[in-house]
Amino acid sequence: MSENLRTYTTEHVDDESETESENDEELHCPECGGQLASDTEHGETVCVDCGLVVEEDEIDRGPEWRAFDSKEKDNKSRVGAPTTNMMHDKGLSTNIGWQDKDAYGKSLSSRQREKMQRLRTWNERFRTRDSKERNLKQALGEIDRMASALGLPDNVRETASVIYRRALDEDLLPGRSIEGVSTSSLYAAARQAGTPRSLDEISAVSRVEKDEIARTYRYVVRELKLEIQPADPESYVPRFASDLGLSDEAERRARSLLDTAKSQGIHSGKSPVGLAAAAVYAASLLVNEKVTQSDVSEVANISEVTIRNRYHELLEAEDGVALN
DNA sequence: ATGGTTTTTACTGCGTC
DNA sequence: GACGCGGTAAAAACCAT
Repeated sequence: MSENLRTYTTEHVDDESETESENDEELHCPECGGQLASDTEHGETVCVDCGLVVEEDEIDRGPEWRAFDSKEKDNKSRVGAPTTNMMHDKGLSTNIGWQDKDAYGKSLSSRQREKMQRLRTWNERFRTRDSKERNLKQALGEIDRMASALGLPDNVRETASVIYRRALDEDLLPGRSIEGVSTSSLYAAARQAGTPRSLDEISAVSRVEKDEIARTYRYVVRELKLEIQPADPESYVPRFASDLGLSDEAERRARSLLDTAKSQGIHSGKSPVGLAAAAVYAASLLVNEKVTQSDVSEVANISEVTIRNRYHELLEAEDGVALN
């Protein structure tokens, strides 16, 4: 399940020179006797010679320079990459000056000027292309991490990354955090795929506050003209039911309650989660597998009051249909 | 910002184990 | 007495305008 948590790496290309210097522990590979190196980025200890992963540990910390509070975020990520070995150019890329002067300060000939202009264009192209790549990698890693924390399937991650890519292409990023946008993409993707997660659940695994996610989400949806219907209450049912250990029968009842409610138009404007929770509760009563309201409210993250209100409405709707 | 709607919070009373 | 449940009023959150 947590296979893909490790996609965080930024490219380690050009500087082989200083990599292996810091670990002086005299450990050797059980396979080939080669030297071991700890790869802190992945939380692994690997053999330099044969690549055997000797110790694979614990916590995936993500890129270690990421910010954990907003101040830090401003210091670090907001302004772009910190200088780090994790990036192939240490975050320092070159620009070609705009003055048409040579190294001695003399003006260039017109032919030279044209040439420099072309170079500038291409340099810029490559540079931004590559910063987008890095940005993307970062975001996809983040999406992956959150998706697995929420138990969302691969296809959701796929859609999330597609959405993110589009956001990136449309230049929606400036002024917004990568975290925020990737979280929103995931949220949107989950809803589109019919396996919605509530904002609360999402924000629990994201490094971003709920408000920001909501804001960014709205923005992204609007700009990208994604059409996302309000979540279908039924899509929450299986999850709640299984969290509560209810039978399939109960689950079916819950569904049918929701169906009749929908046909009566009871559901519009109400929170889908609340409806689902109420249906599950009502169903548990109907099939004699009683669970308490507070149990339901806990797994659904909804207040008991809301469950009460909704489930009355659901039962009324059901009765109304039965009489006709 | 505003107003209307929904959800939450906090509190109370009732019946049952 | 604790627990599950129901109801209510006021506060808070949410959403469209």
